[in-house]
Amino acid sequence: MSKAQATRSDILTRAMELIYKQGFQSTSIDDILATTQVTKGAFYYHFKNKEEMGIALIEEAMHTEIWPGIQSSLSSSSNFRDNIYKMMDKLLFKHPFMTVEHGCPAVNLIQEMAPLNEAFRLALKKSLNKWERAIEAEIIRGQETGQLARSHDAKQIALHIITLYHGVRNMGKLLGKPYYVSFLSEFRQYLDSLN
Amino acid sequence: MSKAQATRSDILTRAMELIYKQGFQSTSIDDILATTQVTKGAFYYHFKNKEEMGIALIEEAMHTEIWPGIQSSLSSSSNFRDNIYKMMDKLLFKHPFMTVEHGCPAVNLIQEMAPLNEAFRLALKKSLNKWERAIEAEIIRGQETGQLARSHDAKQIALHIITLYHGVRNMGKLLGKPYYVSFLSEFRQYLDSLN
DNA sequence: ACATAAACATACCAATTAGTATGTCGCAAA
DNA sequence: TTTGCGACATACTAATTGGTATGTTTATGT
Repeated sequence: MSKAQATRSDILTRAMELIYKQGFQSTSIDDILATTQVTKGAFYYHFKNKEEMGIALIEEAMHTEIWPGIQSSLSSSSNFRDNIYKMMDKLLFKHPFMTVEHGCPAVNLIQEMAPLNEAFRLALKKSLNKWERAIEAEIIRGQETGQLARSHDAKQIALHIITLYHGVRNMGKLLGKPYYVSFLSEFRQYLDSLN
Repeated sequence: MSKAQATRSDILTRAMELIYKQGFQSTSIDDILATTQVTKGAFYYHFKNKEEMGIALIEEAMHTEIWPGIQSSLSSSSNFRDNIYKMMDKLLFKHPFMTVEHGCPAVNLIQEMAPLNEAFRLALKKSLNKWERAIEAEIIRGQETGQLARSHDAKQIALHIITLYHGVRNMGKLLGKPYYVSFLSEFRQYLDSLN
């Protein structure tokens, strides 16, 4: 990685941390610069403006931070229920920087920015779509291997699972980690109820 | 209502509209004043600072805006499933100022402010708790009238329903109104699956 | 070694922010 | 009628904001 690429990466990494905790609008560029070796000149060399940096954050940081954990869970065993459960468990409990109090950066950004900025909305939707199709594929795999009746709508279930994830990430901010635990057991029941 | 009370109410009403659409942190006091007849002196006469106004917003506006619709749905018929379904339908489709793109003000505030401000978190938790107990009571009513097995944990179901609401409000920002429709039909299925 | 552009660094700016200081005006009680 | 306070109104400030203008350094191909 060249020095310039490292600088760009530093900006995105630090921006991710701050935006995750404070939100996009409330994270100032000076905030990001203050805790990096990066100067304002460097920032505006790499990004046209704050918005473009936010889009880059979604497209790059999001895909490299969150996506790998999802992919490593899905298709890891032959039992599709176990895989989806493991994906949820990993997302909620095993992720290196996500905490219960601050939730999930993607969920937070959707909440904050989707109504305000169409470019954000589209980038976030694209990201969500990728996840949705991965879950959908896992469900279809379950149907093809006889674990789940073909009468189920795979896409609808996938969206339902993502909806649950969004919900629990938000509720966790009020109820704390214990709610994650009881949610997970209910989630297991939900998966088993699909027959 | 006295003139002073009307002024205070004007502030909270306009603040609610703006915070709902832009978030708490990104709504400035000048924003609120600009579209009201209220001046800065009046604002700071009624509220110590911006934070205290936010807390008042949660405790008052929230309870008077959202709560009535919930209460009128619950206990309206003898079928607890119909009542809970109606509550969800009313919240998603019938509310005077909530839109799909901006979601629900309570959900938004939890997302944004719960991790940043303990006073907000507690006020929001209290508000959520009220809702949770109302749903729980409806479920218990269902159990006592033989519509639902007593083996179910009413509180867990109530929290699950609220989690779903949070999730769908967030997902709606990406997927639009059609998702509300398909969610509602899935929600009906969920309620019927409780036996 | 040298030209040239990429990759920064510094200083600045106008607008916006939450909050304050200090005044004014009307009305109720004495 | 006067006094006093509730309910504002106006003008201001220091800090912060996103963004720009204009430099300087550093790498890189020739």
